[in-house]
Amino acid sequence: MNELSSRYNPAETEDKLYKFCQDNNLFSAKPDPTKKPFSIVIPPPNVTGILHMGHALNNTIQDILIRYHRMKGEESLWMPGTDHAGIATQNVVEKSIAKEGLKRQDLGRDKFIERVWAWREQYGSTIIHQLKKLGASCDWPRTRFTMDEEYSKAVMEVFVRLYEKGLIYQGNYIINWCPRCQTALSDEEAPHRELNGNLYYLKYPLKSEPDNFVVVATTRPETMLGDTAVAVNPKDKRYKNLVGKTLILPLANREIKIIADAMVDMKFGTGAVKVTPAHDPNDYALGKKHHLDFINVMYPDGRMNESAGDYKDMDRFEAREVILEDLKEKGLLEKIEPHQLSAGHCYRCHTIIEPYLSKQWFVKMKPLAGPAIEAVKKGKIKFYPKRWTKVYLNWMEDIQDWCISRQIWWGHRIPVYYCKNCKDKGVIVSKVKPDKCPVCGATDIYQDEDVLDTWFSSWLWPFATFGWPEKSDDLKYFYPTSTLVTAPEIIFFWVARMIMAGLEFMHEIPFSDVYIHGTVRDIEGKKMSKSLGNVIDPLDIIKEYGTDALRFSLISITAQGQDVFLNKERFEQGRNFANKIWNASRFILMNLDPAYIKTDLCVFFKKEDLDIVNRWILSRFYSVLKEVNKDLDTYKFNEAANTLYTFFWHEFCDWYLEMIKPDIKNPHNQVVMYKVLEKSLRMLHPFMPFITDEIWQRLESKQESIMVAPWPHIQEELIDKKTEHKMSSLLGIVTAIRKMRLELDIPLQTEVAVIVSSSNKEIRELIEGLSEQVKNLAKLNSLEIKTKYTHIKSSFTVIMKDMHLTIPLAGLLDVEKEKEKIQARIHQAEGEIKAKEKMLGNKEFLKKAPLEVVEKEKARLLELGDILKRLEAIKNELQ
RNA sequence: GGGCUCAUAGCUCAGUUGGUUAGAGCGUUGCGUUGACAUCGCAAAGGUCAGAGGUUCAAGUCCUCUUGGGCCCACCA
Repeated sequence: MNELSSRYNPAETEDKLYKFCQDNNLFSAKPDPTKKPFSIVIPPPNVTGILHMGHALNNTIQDILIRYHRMKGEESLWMPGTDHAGIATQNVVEKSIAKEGLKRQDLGRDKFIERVWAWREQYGSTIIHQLKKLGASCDWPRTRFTMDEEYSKAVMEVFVRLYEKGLIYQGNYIINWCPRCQTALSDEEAPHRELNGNLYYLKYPLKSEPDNFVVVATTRPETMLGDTAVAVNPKDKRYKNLVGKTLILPLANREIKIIADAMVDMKFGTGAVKVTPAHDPNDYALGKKHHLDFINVMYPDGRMNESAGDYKDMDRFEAREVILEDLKEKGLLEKIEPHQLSAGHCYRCHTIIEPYLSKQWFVKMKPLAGPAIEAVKKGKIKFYPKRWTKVYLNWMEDIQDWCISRQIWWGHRIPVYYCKNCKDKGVIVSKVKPDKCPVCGATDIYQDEDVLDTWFSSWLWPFATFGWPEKSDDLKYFYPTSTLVTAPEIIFFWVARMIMAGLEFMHEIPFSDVYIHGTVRDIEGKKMSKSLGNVIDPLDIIKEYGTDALRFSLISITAQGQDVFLNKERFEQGRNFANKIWNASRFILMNLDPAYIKTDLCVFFKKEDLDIVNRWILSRFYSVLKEVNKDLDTYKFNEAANTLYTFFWHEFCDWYLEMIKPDIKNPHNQVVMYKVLEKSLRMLHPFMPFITDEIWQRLESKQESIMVAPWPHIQEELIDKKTEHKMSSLLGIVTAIRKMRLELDIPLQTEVAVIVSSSNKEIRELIEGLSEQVKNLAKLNSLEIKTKYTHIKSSFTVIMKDMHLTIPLAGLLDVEKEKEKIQARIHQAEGEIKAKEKMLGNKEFLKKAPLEVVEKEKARLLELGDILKRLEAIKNELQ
C-alpha cells in the first residue's frame, strides 16, 4: 500500500488517470443484451467552440449521470461529437482568410470549403481536448461530426423524405435577413432586442389636393421607397372619406392608394400606416391580401438598389439620413419622436436584421408538431424542472414553418437540382446528383446554391449518430437515449426539433428525460460572455484548483433549474473539499492494518456487537447513500453533492474519525473506517473522478480504476434511525460541554465532570457507555461525563473537582418562557399526530401513496410518540 | 400584451407532498498549530424568510394582492 503525499496535486494525477482510463477502454460501451442500456448524446458543441463555464456545467452533469449509471452496472454510453455550426464556422474562416487579404468570393465556393475543412482539421478538436480536461468519460472513438459523410447521408435522406411527404416547400416570404452574413435566418436565430430609435412622421400628399397630407409614422423611413399603399383602419373616422384615394409617394413620385384594413391599430402613431410589402412581414400580408406590388428597394448587403432611384448604393442607414434630409427640405417631415422599438438581431454578428422578401425553403411544422406535443403531454418525455414543459408546449402549439435554407457555403447543400434546359419548370429532389433531367433528358444539371440550416442536421443527432438510416445494432440498443442535458436557450432550436425528428423518422421518442440546467452568470447576474469581459475560464480554474474542485463547486451550487452565479472564490470550496478527502484518506491509510481491507463488512461482525459510534456512522452512511441515489435519480445534483459533502466532512471526519482516534487499532474501528471511506469514495467518484480514483488505486493496491467499481448497495439492516437520533443528541451534549468549558474558561487539563441525570435511562447509559470515547475527544481530554442530564439542553450541572456548579449555558433560563415553548411544541406534536393518524386511516391515501411514503409516515408517527413523551417529561421537570 | 422565475444571514445561495430548534459556503470576530488536514479545527456574532391579507392544530413552504429584480415569447408600423 502506498502512502499518500501530504498534499494532493491535481495537475500531476489528472492527465495520468485520464490516459489510464482511455488506454483501458473504460469509456467505451457496446450493445450488451445482458445489461440495461443507458445512453446520453452530448449536445454537440460548435467546432469553433472553446470551453466556457456553460459547457463545464453541462458536461459535468452528463458525466455524473454517465459515471453513476456505469457504476450501477448499466451499459452506459456517452456519445460525443461536434456541430459544424454553419454561420459561426464560416465567419471564423472568413476572418482567417481576411488576414491574407482574401474574401470567400475570391476563393470561390470549392476552394473556400476546402479551407473550412483545413481549418476544422487544425482547430476543430480544441473543444474535444478541453472536454477531456474536464474528465468527460465519452466514448471518444465514436466521435461524430454533423458534416461527416455518413451523417450527411442521414441529412439528405431526411430532406428527401420530408419533400416526398409534401412537408418541404419553397416559397417567397419575408424572412429575417442578415445583411452582413447575407443569409436568411430562422426566427429563433434573430432574437429581438430593445433599441432606442425614433418614430418619424412623414407627410404623403394627396394627388387630388397636393396641399393636403396623410401623415404616416415609421421607424424605418428608408423603406418608404418601397411603399405601395397606405393603410388605415376601416373604423377610423379620421380617414373614412380618404379610403380609395390616391397619394403621391414623395421622392419616388409614385402613386399609391389608401386602403382599409382591420389590422391597423388606430391608436398607434397617426392611425395611418405606410405599407411596404417587400420589407415587413405585416405589410407583406397586407400586400398579398390587397394585391399590392412588391417593391424590393435593397440589395442583399443592405445597400439601396436601383428601385431606390437616387439613393441607389447607399447603405440603408445612410439612406435613412439622406431621405430624412430631403423630406425635411420639401417640408414633408412633420416631426420626429424618440421611440423604443425592438428589432431582430443576427444571433451571430448582432447586425440588425432586415425583413427581406426572398425565396427560401421551408418545412411545414404543424404535422410534425402534433405527435411531439402528444409525447410530452402523455408524459413519455419529461422535463426537469417541470415548468419547461409549458414553455415547450406553448411554442409547439403555435409553431411556425421553419425556414431551412441559408445563403452561405459551409453546410449541407440542399439536395435540390435544376435542369438548365427546362429551367423553372420543376425541381429534382434527390439524395445524389442525377445524371440527367428526368423530364427532358438533358444533362446540364445544377444544384441549388443554398445550404441547410445547421439545426436541420442537429435535429437528427440522437439517431443519426448511431448510423441511421442503417438499422445498426447500436441504434437498436441505445435508441431511445435516456437523458438529454441541455440549456434552456435551445429548447426550441434543438430539443423540440429532436423530439419531432425522432417521432417522425424513428417512430419513437429520442429520449425520455430532458434535464434543463440554468445559465451560468457572473456574480452580478450578467451572462458570461467574452464581449463583457466577465468570463471565468474553466481551464484557468482547472489549472489553479483542479478539475475535481471545478466540478464539485459547480455542481454544489446548481440548484435544479436555477441560474448559476459564479465568482472565483466559489471554487475554493471544491478545492478544500478535495484536500479534506485527500487528508482523511491519508490518515486512514497511515493507521490501517491492510489485513482488514478484504474483510467483508457483514461477515466480520454482528451489528449488535458494534458500539454506538460505529453503528452510527454505518447508519449515516447508508442513509446518505439512499438520499444520494434519490437525488441523482431525480436530477438534484446539488443536493446529492451537498449531502455527500456534509457527511464526509462534518460527520465522518469531524466526528467519527476524531472519536475513534484513541482506539483506532480496534478491529471494529479498522473495518468500519475503511469500509466507509472506500464506499464514500465510490459515491464521490461521479462528482470528483480524479482524486477518488487516485486514492482508490492506492487503497486497493490494484491496477483498476474506481470507475469500474460497483456503486454501493444499500444495506437497509444497517440503517438505524434511532441510533442516528441518539447520536445526534449526544453530539449536541458534547458540543454544549465544549461551549461550557470555554465560557468557564476551564483550562484544557482541568478535570471536569458533568453530572448527568435523566429520566431517559437510555440516554444516560449511552453517555456513560461512551464516556471512554468522549473523554478522548480532541481538546476534551480530561472530561468525564458521569450522570446528570436534563432534557433542557441549555442547562447543565457541572462539577469541577468537588465543587458543584450549576450553570445555565445560554444565559439564565426563563422558566415561564420555557414552559410556553414546551407547551407550544406539545400542541404542535399532538396536532401532527392527529393529522398523521387521520392520514394513515385514510384508505384513499393508502391506496394511492407509494409504500415508501406510507412507511415514512408510520415511522414519523412513532417518532412523534417519543417526542411527545419527552416533551411531557420536560414539562414536568419544569414544574 | 402573454408566460415563466426570483426576493431567506454582510455576500452568494440551499431548504424535497406544509411538521422537531430555518441551513451551507464565503466574509467578520475570538480561541487553538505537540504527527491526516491552517486548503485545518473549535466556537461567536449575524434572520420580523420582501410587504399585506387568507387557509390550517401548524406556513419560509399553499392561495390572493402589493412592491421590486431577472428571463422568455409576441406581427405595435
